[in-house]
Amino acid sequence: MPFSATEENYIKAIYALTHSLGVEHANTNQLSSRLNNKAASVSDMLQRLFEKKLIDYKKYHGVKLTKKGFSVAIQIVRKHRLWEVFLVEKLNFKWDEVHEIAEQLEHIQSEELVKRLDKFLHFPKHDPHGDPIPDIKGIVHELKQVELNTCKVKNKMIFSGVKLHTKEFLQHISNLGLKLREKIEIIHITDFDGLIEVKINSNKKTIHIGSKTASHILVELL
Amino acid sequence: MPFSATEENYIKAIYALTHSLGVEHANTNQLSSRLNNKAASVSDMLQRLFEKKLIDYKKYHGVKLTKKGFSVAIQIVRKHRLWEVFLVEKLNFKWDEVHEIAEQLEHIQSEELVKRLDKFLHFPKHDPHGDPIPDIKGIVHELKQVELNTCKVKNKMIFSGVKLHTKEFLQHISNLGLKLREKIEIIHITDFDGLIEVKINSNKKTIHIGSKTASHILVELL
DNA sequence: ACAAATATTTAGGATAACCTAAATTTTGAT
DNA sequence: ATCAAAATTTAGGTTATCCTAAATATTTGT
Repeated sequence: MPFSATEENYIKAIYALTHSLGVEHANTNQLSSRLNNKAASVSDMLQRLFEKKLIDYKKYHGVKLTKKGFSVAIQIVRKHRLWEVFLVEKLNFKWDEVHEIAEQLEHIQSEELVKRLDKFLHFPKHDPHGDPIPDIKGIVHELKQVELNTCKVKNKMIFSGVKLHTKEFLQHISNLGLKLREKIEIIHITDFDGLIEVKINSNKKTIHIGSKTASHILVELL
Repeated sequence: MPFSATEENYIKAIYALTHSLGVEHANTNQLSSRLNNKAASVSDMLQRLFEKKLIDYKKYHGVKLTKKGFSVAIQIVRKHRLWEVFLVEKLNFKWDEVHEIAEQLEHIQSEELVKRLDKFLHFPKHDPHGDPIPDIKGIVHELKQVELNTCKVKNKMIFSGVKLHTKEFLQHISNLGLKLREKIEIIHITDFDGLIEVKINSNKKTIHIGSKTASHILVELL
C-alpha cells in the first residue's frame, strides 16, 4: 500500500483539519481551501480515498479518517516532524525555513529510513515548533499546554509551542527573543489591551507580547 | 525551472548512458530499457524534453544533453551521491542499501538544502561506492582509476570504486572484506584463469578475487 | 416551511506520463 | 543497391489529478 504524494496530502489535510479543530468530520470546502484545489477536485479525490478505505465518506456530509487512514496520517506527520528536527538541529535551518522542505521529505518512502533518522536524532519528542512527534507505534505524547494569553501574572511556565506556523509569525517570535523550551514568567498584564510583559529567565530580559501574539503561543505551566 | 521527477529521471538516464559509455548520443531503446518504459513512451518524452531545451534531439538519431540539460543532470547526480553519503555515514546504512532511497531523495527541491547537506557531510569528494560528487559548481573531480584486473603482481593501490552497483555485487565485495579507500597489494595472479590474490594492508589478510569481480573493481595505483 | 444562499457533486475537459498497435525510418547483410 | 530486420515514431487510448460550468443537496433566515 504505497500512496501517492497527492493522496498523502489529502490524508494529512483531513487529519490536520479534524485534529486541530477537535471535530469529527472535515468538509469539502475546508479541504479545498487548505489544499488550494477546487471543491470539485476534492470531491473527486474523496471518492477515490473512500474506495481505498482511507476515509469514511457520505456524500454531502464530510469525511473522517478510517483506522487505516489515521495511521497513514500519523506516519506522515511523524516523518514531517522528524525531518524538521533534522533540518534545524543538524543543518542549522531556522524554524521558519523548514516547512516547505519537510513537505517534500515527508513523502519519501522507507520505513527503515524513518527509524534510523529517529535514532540519529535521539528520538526527539517534539519538532522545532513544539509539536509532538508520534513515536514508531504512532502514539502521540501531547503536552498539557495552554495559550499564553490565558495565563495570570506571576505564573511561571515553559514556552512549549506555537499555534501558527507562518514565516511572519515565527520570525516575530524569534525577534522577540523567545526560544522554544525556555522558562518564562509573566511580570505584568495590561488590563486595557491585554499586553503581556514577560521575563525570559535565561537572559533576565523582559519583553512585551501583544495579546494576539500571545494567543498563538503555547506554554506548559510549572 | 522546476522539473518533474520523471523528467529528471530521463535527464539522469541520458547522462548516465552517454557518460558511462563515453559516447555522444543515447538512443531510444537504451533509454527504454534503462527506465523500464516502452520505446514509444520514451519517444514521447524526448519531444517534450526537446521543447524544454534540455536535450538536442533529431528524430531517429538519438539524444544528447544541452548545456542546460547537462547542468540539471549534474545537480541530480550531486544530490543523489550526497544523500548516499548521508545515509551511510550518518544513518549507518550499508552501501548496498542506499540506492533506492537516494533515488527518491535526489528529487527534493531546495538548493539551500543541498548546500547545507554538503557542509554537514564535510564536503565529501566521493560517495560510498567511490563515485565522484560534483561540487557546487558542477565540477566533477574524476579519480585516475583503473580496473583491478588490468593491474600487475606487486602493484600497490587503493580500492577506490566499483563499476557495478547491484546489491549482489556490492555484498560480494563486502563479504570479501574489501572496504573503500583501503590500501591493497596484488600478491599473485593465476595465469590460467586470472584469479587475483590480494593482500589487504589493514588486516594483513589475503583474499582471492575472481577475474570477473576484478573487472568491476576500480583502484588508484600508488 | 420555504426560498435564497451556500456547499457539494456531477459532467465534461485538460495535461502528464504511460501503454499497444501500426506506420515509418534506418541499418546491415547479401 | 536492395530488402528484411531492427529501431523509432505516430496514432489512439488509459489513468491520476486537476479544472470550469452546471446540477443538486443542504442550510439558514424569516
